[in-house]
Amino acid sequence: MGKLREPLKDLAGCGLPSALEVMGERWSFLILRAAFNGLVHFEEFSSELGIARNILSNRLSRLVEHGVMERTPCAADRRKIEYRLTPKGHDLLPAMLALRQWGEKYGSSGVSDLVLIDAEKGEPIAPIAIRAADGRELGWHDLAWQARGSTDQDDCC
Amino acid sequence: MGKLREPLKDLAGCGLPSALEVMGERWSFLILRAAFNGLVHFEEFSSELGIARNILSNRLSRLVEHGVMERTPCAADRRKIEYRLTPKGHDLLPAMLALRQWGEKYGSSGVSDLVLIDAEKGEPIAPIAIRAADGRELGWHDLAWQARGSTDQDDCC
DNA sequence: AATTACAGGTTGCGATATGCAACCCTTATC
DNA sequence: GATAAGGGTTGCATATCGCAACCTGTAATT
Repeated sequence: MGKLREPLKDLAGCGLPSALEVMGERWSFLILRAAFNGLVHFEEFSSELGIARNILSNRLSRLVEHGVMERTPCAADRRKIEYRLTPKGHDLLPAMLALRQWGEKYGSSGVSDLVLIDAEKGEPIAPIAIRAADGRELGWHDLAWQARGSTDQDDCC
Repeated sequence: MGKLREPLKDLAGCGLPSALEVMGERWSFLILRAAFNGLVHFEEFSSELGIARNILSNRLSRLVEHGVMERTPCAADRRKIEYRLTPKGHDLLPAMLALRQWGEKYGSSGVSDLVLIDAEKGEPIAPIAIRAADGRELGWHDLAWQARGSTDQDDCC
């Protein structure tokens, strides 16, 4: 059984607060989902999500500020602007899918009739899980904290 | 290359909104993190997170309502109440870690000096990733949507 | 038994964030 | 030049957040 407690009480040493600073606001994840689905224009997000325009404007700016999306005026029609995911944005896919799978597992809305499949083999993907380096699936009790570069287990607080 | 677009525009068929309904508010994930770290009492959450008491009260009630945490009066000292994660709550760990790993990868705060390790082997865990049934790691472009129980690829919108 | 302290809240009030509708500015299209 | 489309901004009403003070029921102290 792993050491349950994360020794440091401060939130500073944890990536969660910085992740939430970007993605923790209402609509951020839904905008992300829409972007993954290929939406790029302000009006698309607006009509698709039903989000208020001022909030959408605010969120898009924020996502761009934080490097999750990229804002590029469209060369062909200079009224149009394209919002696209950056690599940093693409890296949110596991987190989004994990959240989504959880929501689907427990959500009130009946299971979606769509499944994500591995396009190469045509089989549904595995549920997102915590895995050891060798691929074994791990639960919370299989985990422990370790100081980086150390071999010693901490035993703090 | 996968079919990029998720055909249905409605959010109903997607677990993300229902997940966000529970976990999408400010503090929800930080409370979850604290709970994973073994905190159980109101005052612990309050002092640890620095969250306002009324909001904490509200969030805990909400998490209990949604079955993520469980509220049990303490038999030994009946002033005390224990808030513990349910199995549904424990199932949020992959999502939380994915978010956290993302925040640590890109966050402004320097990398934490703590690493999660597989307690059995003592090695750091693998980054949370999307995997095929056979364990291959997949990116967004390796994915496609498929109607449940069908072999046919949809090609909508 | 009375007093104090502790755990877990609730209440009021000001500060933010959100949602809605209307308006604005720039760039196409006719 | 008139009109419309895309991408916003502005004003105002409402909901949520954060802080401090207060309340309630249960130990612990005297």
